[in-house]
Amino acid sequence: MRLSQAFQPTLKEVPAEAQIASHRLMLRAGLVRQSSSGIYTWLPAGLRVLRNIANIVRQEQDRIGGQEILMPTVQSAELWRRSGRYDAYGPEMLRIEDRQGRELLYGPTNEEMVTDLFGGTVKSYRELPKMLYHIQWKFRDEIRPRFGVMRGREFYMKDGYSFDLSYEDAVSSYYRIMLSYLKIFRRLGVQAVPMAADTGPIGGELSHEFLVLAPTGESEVFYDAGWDEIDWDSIGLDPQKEEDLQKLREIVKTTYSATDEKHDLSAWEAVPEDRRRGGRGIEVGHIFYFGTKYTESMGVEVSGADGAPLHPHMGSYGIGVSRLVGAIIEASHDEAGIIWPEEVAPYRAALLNLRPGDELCDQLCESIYGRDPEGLLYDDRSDRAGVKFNDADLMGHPWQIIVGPRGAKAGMVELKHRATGERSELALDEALAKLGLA
RNA sequence: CGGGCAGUAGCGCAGUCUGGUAGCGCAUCAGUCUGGGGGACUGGGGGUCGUGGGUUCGAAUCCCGCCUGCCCGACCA
Repeated sequence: MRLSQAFQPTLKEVPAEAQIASHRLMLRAGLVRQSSSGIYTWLPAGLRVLRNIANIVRQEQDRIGGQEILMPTVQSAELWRRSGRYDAYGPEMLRIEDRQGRELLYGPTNEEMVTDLFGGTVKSYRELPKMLYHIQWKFRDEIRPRFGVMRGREFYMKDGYSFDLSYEDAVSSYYRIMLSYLKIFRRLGVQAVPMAADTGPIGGELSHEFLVLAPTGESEVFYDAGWDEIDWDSIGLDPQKEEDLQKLREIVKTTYSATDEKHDLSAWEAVPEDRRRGGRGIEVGHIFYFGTKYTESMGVEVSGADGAPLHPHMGSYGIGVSRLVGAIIEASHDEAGIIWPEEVAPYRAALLNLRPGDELCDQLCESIYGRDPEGLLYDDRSDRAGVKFNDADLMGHPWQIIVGPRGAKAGMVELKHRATGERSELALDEALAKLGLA
């Protein structure tokens, strides 16, 4: 994309309403604009990040047998009355009436809908297990929206639902998802620690939330240093292998972690003092096993092997996709701006033409840009160099390819790594090779 | 929902106390120079002062209602 044509309005000054780093940076870098309290419009670069995150989630969910569907945002009150949650959910649920006077709601979550879908379709134990997920906008009428997209009222979320025949199978599904989540967060470039959690209005008995460690997090967290030290890639746990899921269960059981809500002082004191870690965390995911709660309340059964009907065991698994955009920035930024992890960056590199109009610079830039117009953000604006440097740092692409008249004469470009600040003068071919553009 | 604060140009703000018909910086447009970390100069455009009512010869300014946004707290992906 040519920056001269892009709809990416960067701001030199910070809008007064933004209090925390991620919110300020998202506004300044031109990722989002607020529409009303807790409701945002995503601009092109922000949308790219949102999609990158969603795609990583998708790939990893598919890898463990998830199947993507897309359920509607608007649901009928009738559905929620069947589970008994219509009244239980409270004012956080946005209720709507259509022109016929029918009661509708903007979905805050989809257990009822997916259970109904499943029940109407699956009739035999032979069709289990099933893992369905979708990535869809949700609405929860938060009492006090704040922190930009981190606590919006409208938010983009992946919610998955597992259906199993037995408690044992459901617990396997639960840990399979947990393993998948750990991988997802690693790919997103953040450290997220699973912590025992309350089940809230979703209900159930086995639940963990995933907290990204960041100083602005809303919860206080306590965990064993083991969570910092485990090298998941080299352990290589396979989500399809039952014994590996058992190993994960063992790690979870023996490596302490909890938010302040579930903090257990006696267990904490059993952790050696030099291994206790604390801090603040942002909740970016939450998984629940809730058994037959919905299949029973909504009357969903399948025939078992012996012909007798049984209620499938369910779990639900959420990842806050839009919140993650903010959370990643909270965990990865500096004074100058955002530092995007490789896989989520809106563009892999910014190409800075320090002297547009200079024949050599233009030529060199065009030849580089032509190699990947989709993946490069070409700053071809007629602004001065300082503006471009500052905007590139603000927008936070992993790499900057800097082309100026000095180097251009010699066929050299400069490569800057945003995260480390490291710069190197390279011959064009070398630079292209390093970025995989050769 | 309880407590606090704020709405004046795209953004950041002054002007409100003490009423006299709106201003600064940045951004933007035109031009000249400049050219490796938000450059300089010249000239221009842009505002029903959140909104409705009231007081007054006259309201951004005083009074009342409403709307919107933000911060602290109890709740959540």
